Amino acid sequence: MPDETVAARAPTGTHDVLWPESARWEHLVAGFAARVEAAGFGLAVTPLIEDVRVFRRGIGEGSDVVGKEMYELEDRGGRRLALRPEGTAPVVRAFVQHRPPLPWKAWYVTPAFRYERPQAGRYRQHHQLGVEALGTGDPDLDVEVIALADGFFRSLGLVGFEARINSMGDAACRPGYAALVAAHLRARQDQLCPEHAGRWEANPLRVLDCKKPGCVAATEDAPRFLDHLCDACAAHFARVTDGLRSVGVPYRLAHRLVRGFDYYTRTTFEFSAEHLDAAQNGIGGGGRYDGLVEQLGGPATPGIGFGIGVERLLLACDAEGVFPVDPPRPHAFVVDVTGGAEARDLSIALRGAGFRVERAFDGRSMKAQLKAADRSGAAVALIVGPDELAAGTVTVRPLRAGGDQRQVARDQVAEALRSAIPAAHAVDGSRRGGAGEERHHDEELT
RNA sequence: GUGGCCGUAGCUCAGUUGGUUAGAGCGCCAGGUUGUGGCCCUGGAGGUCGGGGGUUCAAGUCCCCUCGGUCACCCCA
Repeated sequence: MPDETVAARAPTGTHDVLWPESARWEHLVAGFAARVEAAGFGLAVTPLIEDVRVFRRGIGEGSDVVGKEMYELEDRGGRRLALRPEGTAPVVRAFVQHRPPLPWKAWYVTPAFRYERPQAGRYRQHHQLGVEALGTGDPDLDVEVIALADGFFRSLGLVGFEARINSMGDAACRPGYAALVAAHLRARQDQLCPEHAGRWEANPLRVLDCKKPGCVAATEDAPRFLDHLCDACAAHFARVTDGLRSVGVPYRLAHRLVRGFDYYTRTTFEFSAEHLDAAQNGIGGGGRYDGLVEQLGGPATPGIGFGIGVERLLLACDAEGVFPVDPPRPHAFVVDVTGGAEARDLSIALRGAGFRVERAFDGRSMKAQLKAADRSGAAVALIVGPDELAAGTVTVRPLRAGGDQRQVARDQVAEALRSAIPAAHAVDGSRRGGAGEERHHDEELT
């Protein structure tokens, strides 16, 4: 049957973010940018598409994300490309390509694509905020990065979340530990869940992450990586936990925390929100990836980073009732019942002077325009009728605060506006959880 | 990818054992008030009943398929 109309609907698992919800996004990104830039991270914008090998080699052929969930495509030139399923590999690829001076610290905000069945807090296109720091293996950097995520969450007003950390060791100690776990599992094969019963040998550490009762029981008293780290990894981890305690970032050791990407080494961590359903409660995660740069063809360079899921973070905020939406409102709404030319000229002039100004179109009635002005949330209405037009004046009518309306000369409207706008209107974002820098109206005018 | 539940105006929903022109609230537009928003009153616009096929004299109501949403598993942000 022929499709006669375009399917006006976002593809499965994708979604639109429109006003006023998008105001939260703006604020979230601005707040994140302010915090990470204060810590020396600079914005990195890299292509949405990459050679598939960037992800295959970086994330790992065996991971679910690469094996089953990547959006892959071939362009007209026969190149094998993939839509990024995560944010780290592309940034590291850019690092390898450009070799900026070390240490190099970058942040990003990006869509990420994974072909999975959507459900609450899980999308085929979701969005991530993240940072990557390359060029130093100093454990103090691990502390900084974890503290950055923790501080960002707290800046939104979130309290019901927890940082769980673990160490994945390195090339020196991971094989030995994996062998220990494998030996442990071999004696308990019959307890494993159906999924892992047949494939625990390929990657024994994955079993630690399984939430099925059987696997949980089988691994309950499994050897812990923290007890089997090599001296260097153990010292690194100790420095990280010391640092977290010193700077006051609460954390919990998570012996079973095994992240899904192959590139992680040493410190790994996840932030989980307690008010979200257990299935999708991860609001952020990351870790150290000291071998990734080499994997992508660069010189041996340590690195660490994290990604935060925007949609899930917002869900967590909703669950706690924090980070409310408070979109910017117009300072003034021009009501013109003389044809619209006055509204046109006045609103454009006032915007040029730094005010947020709205107006109505299509020559609607004064009542309709004032109604629109009220709904817009504008602090004042600037009314131009035949009388004002003749007198060269504008009626300034407060809509939110008290006080009487008054007429002022056209060339004094800006001045009158300044004094007529209540503080609540003049400060952009003062009631939005404090995540962003606050832009004061007065500063915009200078 | 597997399974459960759901799909009626922009939104939230009602639609009696299948039976005349499919309803409400909110929102939107207009009027009541030929210069004044919020409250109130009146009226109006707006619906392929997700889509397709089938059963029937008759389908929003039943059946099949399909698309979409949602929840769980898997995995992750």
